[in-house]
Amino acid sequence: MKKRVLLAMSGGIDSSVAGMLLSEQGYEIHGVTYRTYDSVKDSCISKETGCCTVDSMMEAKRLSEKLGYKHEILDLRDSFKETIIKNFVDEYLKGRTPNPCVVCNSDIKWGELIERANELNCDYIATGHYARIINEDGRFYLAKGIDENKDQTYFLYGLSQDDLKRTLFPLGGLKKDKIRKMAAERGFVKLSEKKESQEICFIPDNDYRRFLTDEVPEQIQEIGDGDFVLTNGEKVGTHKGYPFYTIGQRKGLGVALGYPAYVVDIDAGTNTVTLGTKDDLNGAGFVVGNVNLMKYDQIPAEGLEVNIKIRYRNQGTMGRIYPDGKNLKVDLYHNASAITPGQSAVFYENDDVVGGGLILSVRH
RNA sequence: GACUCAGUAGCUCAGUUGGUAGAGCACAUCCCUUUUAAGGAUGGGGUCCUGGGUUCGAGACCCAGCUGAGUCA
Repeated sequence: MKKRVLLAMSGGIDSSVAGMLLSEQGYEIHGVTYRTYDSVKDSCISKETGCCTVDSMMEAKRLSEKLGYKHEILDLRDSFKETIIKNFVDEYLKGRTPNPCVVCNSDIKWGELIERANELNCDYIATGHYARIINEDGRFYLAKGIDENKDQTYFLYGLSQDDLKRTLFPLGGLKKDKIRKMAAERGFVKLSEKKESQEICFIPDNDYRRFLTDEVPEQIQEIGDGDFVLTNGEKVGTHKGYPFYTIGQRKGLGVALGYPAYVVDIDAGTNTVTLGTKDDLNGAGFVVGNVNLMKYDQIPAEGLEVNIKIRYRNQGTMGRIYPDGKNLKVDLYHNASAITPGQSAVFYENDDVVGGGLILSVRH
């Protein structure tokens, strides 16, 4: 009997090709597309949009019909709003910089997918992510996708053993240009030429500042303007409220100091944003919370040498991680620039994901 | 009140012995990118404080005024 797979489809090229591959490998496919958020702006945006918009839902449905899959739309709007959007807004109001995609994957998507898979008697769930799953002595962990450039393990480090056990990533061993070629060969020329999606799915205009203003206008109003200061405390300008800034930001400050100025600190308590030079952004270490371990079930007390990515599409820096209660303490061998509370740090041994967590505090 | 210095792009300033202006930062657009950033490329911008004068020609020289900073009474 054919194995059944619940495939998360975005309507984009990656998840579509993933489906074609699985189908060719003999799986029976049931397509599903999430509905996470209805943005008023969806209908008037013609460019390629995010992973969960109305346009892409229709696209996914159309593709499923063409490929002969069953397809359904999974309405996650409520839980998405209650967890992801709430967390997103709260984090900014705390002066931190959230990464909703990370939280969404581990807290929403996989949970809902597996639940639905159970209901539909699917053996696996699958997505078009560029990542590989390795099973070693009964323990599952992620490894970077073969296409180093497209690797998406950074967004997936929060997946649990149970999640990984049930997941297939058909694209993990392939490169993007190959994926495009495969789509074209199978007659999906238009699909093969699609642009990458990029923005947060609930912010199609890619302007999180506008989103915050729309979402919690009274709080933004109450926070109001604040001071831009230098590291020595000198006031050099006025900003529009600390939630509109993030560590490492340079553009949009509107402050001319004669040298490039970056946001080096955000103080939600006093509504103060500190500016400094690129050097001022250097950090020597940090602590992460909300830790999820993958390759090992614990980190030895004497520490573990890993490659550390403090943001997506960053080659990472070498360092050591140590257990610190429920958290992990991270010592970098070389300074990293703009370590940002709220962002995720992911730890690697070569291509293998050791684990990751949310950056809580930074040590300069 | 007298004297000195300053007044050039949004900001800080450079403009050689007079030939219709530049740099850094800022800003905009694009590229990159399933977070936020960073980074790369391109680009928009100036009554050269005002009014006279000298000159073929003045941001630059002369005179007057306005504004700002400072020094001396």
